[in-house]
Amino acid sequence: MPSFTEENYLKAIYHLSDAGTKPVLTNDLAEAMKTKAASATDMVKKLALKNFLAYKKYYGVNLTPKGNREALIVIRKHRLWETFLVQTLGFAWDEVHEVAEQLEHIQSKRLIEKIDEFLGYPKTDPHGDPIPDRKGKLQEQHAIACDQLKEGKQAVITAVKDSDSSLLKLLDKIGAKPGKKIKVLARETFDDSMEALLDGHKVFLSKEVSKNLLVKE
Amino acid sequence: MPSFTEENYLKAIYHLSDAGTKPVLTNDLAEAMKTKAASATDMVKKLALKNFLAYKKYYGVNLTPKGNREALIVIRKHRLWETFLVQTLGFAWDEVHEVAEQLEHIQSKRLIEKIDEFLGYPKTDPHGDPIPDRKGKLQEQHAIACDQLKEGKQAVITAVKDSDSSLLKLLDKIGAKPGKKIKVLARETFDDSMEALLDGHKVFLSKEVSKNLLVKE
DNA sequence: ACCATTTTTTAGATTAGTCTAAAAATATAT
DNA sequence: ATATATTTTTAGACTAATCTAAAAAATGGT
Repeated sequence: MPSFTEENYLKAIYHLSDAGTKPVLTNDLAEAMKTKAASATDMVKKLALKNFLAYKKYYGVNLTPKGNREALIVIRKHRLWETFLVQTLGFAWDEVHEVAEQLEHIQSKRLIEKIDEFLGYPKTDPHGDPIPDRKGKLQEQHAIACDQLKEGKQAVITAVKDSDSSLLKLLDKIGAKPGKKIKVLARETFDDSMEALLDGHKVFLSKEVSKNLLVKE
Repeated sequence: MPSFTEENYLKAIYHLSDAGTKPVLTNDLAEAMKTKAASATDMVKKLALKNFLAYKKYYGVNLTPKGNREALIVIRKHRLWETFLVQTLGFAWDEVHEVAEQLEHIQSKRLIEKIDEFLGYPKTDPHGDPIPDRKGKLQEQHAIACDQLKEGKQAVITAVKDSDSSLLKLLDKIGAKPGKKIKVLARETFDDSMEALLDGHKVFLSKEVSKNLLVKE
């Protein structure tokens, strides 16, 4: 069993590698973990020794199948707990991340299966992110970031990339959440912002916001 | 905020001191924490420095009001999570202790208040132990161990002292749980066992079992 | 191709919690 | 009351995860 800290590193590597598609650099990993490059190197060496990572000095790391599975199990727990907090306990979607960061490390297969069952086997969490199954298999998303959407195109919001609370509060304000329809009306080349139609209302989306909004045409 | 380990020490000291009524000896604490006396001494010194404990060398420790409050808050979380696991997720009462040992350390006031609300503000956990309120105040129990009960006396089971899974399974088998009526029929002086009437059935209780069964006349 | 910059790794130290072995204090037994 | 046994504390060492500072490797510009 990986330690609390090891689990957090594996999860960060999974996210930084875009679901395992590219190697993760030491500095990026250190930044994501809010630590120093030297510490990241140490941990990477340890995780490589335990066969969670393929590590080549100076060239970054990749998750092994074992590491990938482990990361996805932690992500499954995180997303199930977030769903529980919002659906069952009535938390707002911008309040759940920190608590789920703790709950995801509870070691009990039985507990997470019971929570899954209690929630009725949800497919996505409150942010629209897919929940891996108990084997660590992930449903493909086929979504694109909203800033890639062509003008005049209609699409459905499927997920929000970042779990930052200030972003989620902003999205709440304009009524953007998974399931809502969105249509790009106009774009500004100056700052890459856009005007869009969301639920019949005109809204302005900055580049930062539209990049974090995943949609499906 | 005390660390994970510090919280476990405080909880152990609370239980070993019989709710703060007597000092706790280093060896007993070490045994309860499954560690060595030297480690217990180190931790006790640290907790005393942080004003959770009153410590006099070679004479054991007592919880300060601050330490008592902290211990009761951990115990509150433990018992609320146990109640949640049994009532909401359908765990058996002998399965919840280990998981609750982990969940009790989640740091989120909001979360535990929401769980409390969701459960309808229960007064006791599945083992009959009282749940401290959010200030760390505990309802008095006024219960005696079943082995103190006089022959012929009728009483109601209020709680089970130990959370050991094999004890709880045994109690399940004979149908002993909080709320059930019990009457002492006869005692054996040889082994301090007893025969009792439980829900219309005759049952035999060893000294070990009857000591762990709390009743109210 | 070489020098400067950036990134990564190594070396050595630090903290929390633990350990073993030895010393010190307390308790017990005659 | 004094020796013996028990309990507790101290001293010094270990592991996991971190840090700073310095060394080593890779990258980029001309």
